[in-house]
This record gives sequence, structure tokens and C-alpha cells, in this order.
Amino acid sequence: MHIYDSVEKTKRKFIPQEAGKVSLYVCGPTVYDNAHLGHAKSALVFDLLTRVLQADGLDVTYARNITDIDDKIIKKAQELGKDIQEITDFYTDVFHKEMQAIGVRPPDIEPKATQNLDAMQSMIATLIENNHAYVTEDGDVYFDTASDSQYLSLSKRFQEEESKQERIASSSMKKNPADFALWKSVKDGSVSFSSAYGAGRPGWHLECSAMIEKHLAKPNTAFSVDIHGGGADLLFPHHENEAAQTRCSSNHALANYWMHNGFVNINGEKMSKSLGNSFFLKDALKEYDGEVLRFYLLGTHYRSNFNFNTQDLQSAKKRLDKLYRLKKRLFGLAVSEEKTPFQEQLLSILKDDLNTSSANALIDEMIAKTNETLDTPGKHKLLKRETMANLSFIEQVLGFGVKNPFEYFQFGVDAQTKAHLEELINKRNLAKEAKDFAQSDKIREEILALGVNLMDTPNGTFWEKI
RNA sequence: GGUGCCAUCGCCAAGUGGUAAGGCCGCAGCCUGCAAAGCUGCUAUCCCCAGUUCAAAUCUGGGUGGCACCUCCA
Repeated sequence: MHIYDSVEKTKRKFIPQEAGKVSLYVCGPTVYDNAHLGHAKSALVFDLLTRVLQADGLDVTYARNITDIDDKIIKKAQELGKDIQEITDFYTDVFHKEMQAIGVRPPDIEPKATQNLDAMQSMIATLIENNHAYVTEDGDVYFDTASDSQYLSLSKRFQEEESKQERIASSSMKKNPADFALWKSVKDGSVSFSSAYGAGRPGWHLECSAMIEKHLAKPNTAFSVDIHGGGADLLFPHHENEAAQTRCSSNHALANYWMHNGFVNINGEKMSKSLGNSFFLKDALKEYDGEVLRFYLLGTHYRSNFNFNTQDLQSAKKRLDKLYRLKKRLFGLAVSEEKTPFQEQLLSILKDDLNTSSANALIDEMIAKTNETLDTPGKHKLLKRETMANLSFIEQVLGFGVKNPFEYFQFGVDAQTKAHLEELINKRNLAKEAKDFAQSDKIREEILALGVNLMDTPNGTFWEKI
């Protein structure tokens, strides 16, 4: 396995700290709103990573957190007049369902910030003890960036300029504008937790470091985790600060490999909360099968920026359709698990920093070759068995083609329409048998007007929602 | 202003020193009652200029044009 390390800025051979085992931590969502395509992209990338590592025989422990305490959540709760937990439970549930819809498997560990305050407080205590953090008169606790000689080594920035660039009126209590909060005191009686420094809430960056130490890190290792992942925008300041906290409170560095996925843009613009141009997963899932979204979002290399548009989505769907048509063709055959050269090739392509684009090319070539042979006379028993094995491998590693192929082509068609279609198809087949082609073509036009394509095959007439 | 990324066929997109994958669209053909699907064939020298090299889309320098981070963000 080779992974592009976004801190070293080079592709590195992946060597886990403990032979055969991988620990992976990815920054998860703050649950106060619906997930958008960017959340989907990030979750998909690391879902794929775990699948590839597992296919390569590694035992992966994957943790992705849920941030369920945050100013934005509190704000939302206040706006809606609801309890915080009502908000976070609701959006956590939505997130889980949407992830399932796009084939993202649940992480092994999904720690919540509210359930790990003990770990955060003990990390704060250690940082203060080590003189890497200080308490202000207000009861805030800040990380002392000047105390960490390696601060900014991750994002490779320069301290002086950062200070100059400070745009927010800095708290007079901070020693240095770059210092960031580990604990923010709360005095107005809103949501808070008790601590040795008074009531307050944990800082944004602390949560990840603390939960990694608690759930993934092992004693006497050079790094807390093998791989740390997240969106490209998290490198600074989030990951920089996480790394500082961990290195200054423990005897190991945070991560051996850093992976950052590129962004999903809409019409060439970054999708973001402040720009208000988010494309929510829940809306996309109304119009497209979750697997189409998965296929589309994974079609481009994970590090590249991704420009979302419906034309490209359609073209991705057509590509996935071909995989499903082959599945239709082989429907009902026994699943095979045998090893084939194709699988080795596919895995080796994916092991090269998740080259999904090349993987798709290989799959398309396999599909075309298989179809070509199936078009010739013969039983093709061996080919069929190998193809079944290949398709199963594609499902397992890439999560493509996991559905019933007939149902896949019926996405968004209700039961009533299905019954109507069956009726029309029967009528058309009768007309065809009677060689009344004018009538059968007329019915086909009628069906096409419903957005449904017909295909006459030796095994009968099938329909597909376009 | 600082830091970094990117620029490959009409569109999407691999390839990062050895002579341009794949998909969508398009055209032609096979198959089909006709279609659809499937298959076959056809379609780019890689933003510009200079350099290094036997050899460059791939390295170096200089342009031009996009984008991101530096503020909550996946």
C-alpha cells in the first residue's frame, strides 16, 4: 500500500506500526445540520481506504468521531427551542442513515465528544502540568503555542506571519494571538460542564486528540495512530493544533501518515456553510440512488477537488449502469469467491493511493471483455464463474454493484407505476406476437414518455428507469 | 500580503522521464421486425515560451490562467 502523505507531500509506502494492524482516525461531522456532499466525499474516501486495507489482509481499527458539543449546536438548539441532545441525536441518526445509503460502513469506534470529557480534561491537566497550557483569570485554558518548538510543522507556516494575520480581536488574556482554547469558561449559565477551572466547554481541537489517545493510542509507540484523515481544510488549524496537543501531552506524535481529501465544489465554488451553496445529501438521495452518488464521488482521485454537476453525475450513472447490466446478465448464478488475476490487478491499482479512476478503467475493460465473450455462442462456464467472483470482489472493495440489479434500475418508481408498466409491457408483447409492430411501437413510445426504457432480450422484456 | 495546489480530446478523468488508460457525447458497422442493450471500429501529443536529457504531458526556469488555506468548515 502506498499513501500520499499530505504533510510530507509525497507518496510513501505504508508500514503500520504494529505488523498486520492499522489504526485510522478521521474527523467526523458536527451534528447540527444535514450532511452535504462534502461530508459524503470524506466519509466515502476513508470507507474505501478501510476496505482496501482490509482486502490487503490488514486488521483495521477505524474511529470517526461525532462532535456533539459545539457553539453552533447550541445556537441551533436555541433557535429551535429544543434540547441540545434532541438536535444532536436527530442529526446523528440522519447522518448514519445517509452514510448507509451511500454504502459507507460504520466505523469500528464512533466516539462522541460529550462522552469523552474525562479524556479531554485529563489532557488539559497534563498540558498545564507540562507548561504547555495556561489558565487565565477568566477561567479559560489556552494552549501555549510558543512552548511548542514544533508548532506549525504540520502546515509549514510561519509564526510571525500568523500573528500578523490575526484578524479576530484577540482576547487580552492570551499570551500569543496564535494560542488556541482548550477550555472556554461559560459564565452565562448556558450549556457547560464542570472542570477544575470552573464551568465551561472544551475547545474544538481538543476533542479529537483526547479521543484518539483514549480509544486508539497504545503505549510505547511513536505515533498515536497510523493514519489520520480528514478534509483538506482541516490541515490548518485543526490538525496542526491536534498534533501540538498530542505531542505536548504524551510521549508520541499524533499520526504517522496524514491523508486529506479534496473538496466538493458546486459550479466551481467551494461548498460551504457561509456561502450557503451546500448541496445536501438528503436532496441528492431523493433523485439518485445512493450508490450512483458513491460511484460518482469516488470516480475522481480523492485528493483532487471535485466539481459537482448533474451532467457529470448522469454520465457516472451511465457508467455504473453497465456494471449492473452485466449483473443482470449473470443474475441468479452462484456467487464465487475464487481468486482471479483481475482481482489482484484491481487491488494493486487501489493500493496505489486509492487510484479509483484507474480502477474504473480496469472494471470497464473487464465488463466489455466479458460481454464480448458472452455474446458468442457457448456456455462459458469458467468465464461466468470468474466474473461472478470479480463482481463480488468489486462489491467488497469498492462497494459498487451491491444491489439487486433489477431493483437498481427501478429507482424512484412507485408500485403503482410498476404495475402499470407490467400491464403495458404485456400488451406490447401481445402486439409483437401478432406482428402488429405499429401498435407495439406505440406502446413503447408511451412507456418511454414515462421515462422508462425497454429492452427485448432472449429472456424477456426488461425495463429500466432512465 | 503569506503558504500551497492545479492546467491532458466537446465534457469527466488516469498517467509524474520511455513515447497519451477509461467513461460520457458523436460518427460508422454488427445484432434487432424496428429499437434499446451489448459488441467492433474511428476521434487529443498533454496552457504558452525557454532549458536539461538519447528520450518530457511527466524534470528545471519564466509566463498566463484557475483554485484552496491563512476565519466555522469534510
